[in-house]
Amino acid sequence: MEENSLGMIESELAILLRRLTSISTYKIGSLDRSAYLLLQQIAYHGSSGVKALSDEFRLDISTVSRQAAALEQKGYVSRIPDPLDGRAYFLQITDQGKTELNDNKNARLAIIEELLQSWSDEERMMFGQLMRKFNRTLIES
Amino acid sequence: MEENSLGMIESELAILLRRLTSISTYKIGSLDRSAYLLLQQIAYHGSSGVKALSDEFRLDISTVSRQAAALEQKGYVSRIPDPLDGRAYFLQITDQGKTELNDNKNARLAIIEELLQSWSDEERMMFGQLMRKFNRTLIES
DNA sequence: GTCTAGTAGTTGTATAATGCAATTAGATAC
DNA sequence: GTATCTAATTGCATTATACAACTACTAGAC
Repeated sequence: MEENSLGMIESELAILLRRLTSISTYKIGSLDRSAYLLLQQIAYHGSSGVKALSDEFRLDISTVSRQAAALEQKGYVSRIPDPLDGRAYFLQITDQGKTELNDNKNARLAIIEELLQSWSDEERMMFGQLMRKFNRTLIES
Repeated sequence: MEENSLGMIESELAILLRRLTSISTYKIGSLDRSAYLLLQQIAYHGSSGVKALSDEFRLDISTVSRQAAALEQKGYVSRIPDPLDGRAYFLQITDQGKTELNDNKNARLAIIEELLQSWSDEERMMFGQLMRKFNRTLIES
């Protein structure tokens, strides 16, 4: 095991990534991980183009383009042409998309709640905040 | 954004998974994520068979079998037949594997250190410990 | 205004990690 | 000893991804 905190973080991050991946791979509800993130981003941060989304998630534009097409095909997002740029458009979440996102979020929350049953409020708070801080750190890099 | 801690954890976990995946996908040093985890597990927890490793990481046996074959081919692990079971064997890390693992770990540590430059010792400790706790929770589920 | 360079998005192709199914060979139970 | 179970391998299909080529549009230089 690791003595120092950096070593521990490094090691636990690797394991976390491995375990989270295997959980979220066989998807939760009807939205896979990418679809869920995309929908969430659009829902919480407003409609957005493929380029912006691909930057946000550090994915290739082509990947996001396909994910967006899949979401559109399912009726969870719709495209609004960008009035200022004929090449671009905005992805906007539909009512159906909102419902789906909400259901999915609840399913995910239920899993987390179950997992963290025995955690104290303070531990939960700290964990959430430290992860948020870490995520912000990651995006700047 | 999320008000309550469970919501925050849920949300940040999804983002963390996304960002970590994209970092570790274009591999660090010469070991990809799976190879690194496998080597690490063998190095720190002693030699182990394919079955045990696949349980540990919740991967299909076939996946681990391929990863192990790749590591063996590179000379990072060797197989020791299980004297008690003719079907099974143990994977043991070689000296070359130890060197490789160590170099790789240092490269990863350097990245983490860079990212967490501005974090306090206490934050680092908390983050590491909470992740470890969460990882243990995950494996029991 | 027109030409050139740059950019948003799509689609084709390749790759890598994975799971599942079938198989082999050895172990265990009765 | 026969039937069942299990560790590992290998073949096959799927999925997420990146990269490259392409289209259509924009913006800047002149």
